[in-house]
Amino acid sequence: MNQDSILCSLVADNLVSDPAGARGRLLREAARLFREKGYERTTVRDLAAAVGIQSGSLFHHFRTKEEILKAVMVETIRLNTALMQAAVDAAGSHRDKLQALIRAELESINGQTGEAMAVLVFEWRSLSEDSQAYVLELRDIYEQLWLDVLEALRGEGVLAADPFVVRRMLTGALSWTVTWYRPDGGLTLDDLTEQVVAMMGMTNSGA
Amino acid sequence: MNQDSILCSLVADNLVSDPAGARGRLLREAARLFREKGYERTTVRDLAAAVGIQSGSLFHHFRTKEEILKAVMVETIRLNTALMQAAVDAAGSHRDKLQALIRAELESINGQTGEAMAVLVFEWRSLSEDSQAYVLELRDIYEQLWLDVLEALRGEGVLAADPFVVRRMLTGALSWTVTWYRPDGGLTLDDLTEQVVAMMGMTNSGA
DNA sequence: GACAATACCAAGCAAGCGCTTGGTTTGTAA
DNA sequence: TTACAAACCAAGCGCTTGCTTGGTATTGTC
Repeated sequence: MNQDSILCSLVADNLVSDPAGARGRLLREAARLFREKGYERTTVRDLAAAVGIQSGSLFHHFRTKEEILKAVMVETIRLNTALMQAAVDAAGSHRDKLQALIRAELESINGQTGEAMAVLVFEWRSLSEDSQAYVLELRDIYEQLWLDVLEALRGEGVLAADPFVVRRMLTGALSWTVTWYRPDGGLTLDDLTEQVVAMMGMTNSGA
Repeated sequence: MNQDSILCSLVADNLVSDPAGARGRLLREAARLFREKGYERTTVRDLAAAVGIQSGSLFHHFRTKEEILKAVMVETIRLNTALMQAAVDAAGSHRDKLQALIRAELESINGQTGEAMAVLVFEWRSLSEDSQAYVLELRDIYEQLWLDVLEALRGEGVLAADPFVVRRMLTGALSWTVTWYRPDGGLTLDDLTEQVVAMMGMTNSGA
């Protein structure tokens, strides 16, 4: 189950917009602009111009500007949950599962969906309370993947700290890479993954 | 050299506004509002109302709204650099210095200056390029404190990963606590500090 | 008590915002 | 060819925004 086929099946189930379609293209441009200038500073005129239509025409596809933000976040979290699940399933030991999760999250933050992931982190407050509650439900599924693996490692004695705290710390550490990591800086995502594992005192030699 | 005396000496040097004065009170309220609603969503009318004056009167103290944001960031980073420096100087071994830095940063993020620190992280893009450049200069001094300690630990063989990467990861992990840590949740800042140290495989027993 | 300088108010301007409206083009299928 | 819906345009409304302006209290100093 590779990344493309996961995306395809989500598109087929109508859980994620086809990136080639009008809606998908708009959401990608929206993610780019929201990331670049922030949600509030991005006007509906900016969004419309980015896909070559008039600002009023946006409201044929979305009822409000906030609905666009919500769609960006919801589709991103759906896609990434599926990718994470696949990464966990493909790995063997719990240690490998953790490494796979770290690698996958770094990929989602610094790869194709990076702009949307950054929006998820930095534009959270711009989402209405109702939308926040909905996205939080989706996030819980995603987070449980991590906690299961971390708790297993804790049980094995490989991990000294509390799984819940560790996950929160990793969330921050990995999200933050979006502000400084550049793929052309002589450090690959695999290198970075290894650095994180090393930082946790869980290098390949051990455990 | 305790926290209050550090603050006092900065106020005396005019590097930080007196928290009791008009300007200091405005900056504190600004930090609170920027953190709560975001910079863009906070209007000059909100800011003025928070300190009990008319919106136009704000512009007697600051030339633009952005200047308020800049002042919040600059004064915060100045204060925290001084606090960090004191924390490092007071600690003995390099391991203790790292723990002191972690403890101090957690304190600055989740304590009195927490709102301003969150603004520094989440409202960065709202700062003009010129202001960004200025704040970045201040940040470099601050960051060097960390790198010196991490490089020493690396030299001692206690730290397996690259100091630069580790600092970036710690920045993200510690900053992120602002989104989830609550002092009344049965976890003190000292507990949290220990968790971070434990997560890095550097518990007290070792090194 | 005179006199600046500082701090503030009341009112409002110009620009930009999200969104609406009424009407036109485009794609699709009988 | 006709019928109809989806996609889009051109125009602009009502409101909010950061900021300005001209004037009035308040404060400190000699």
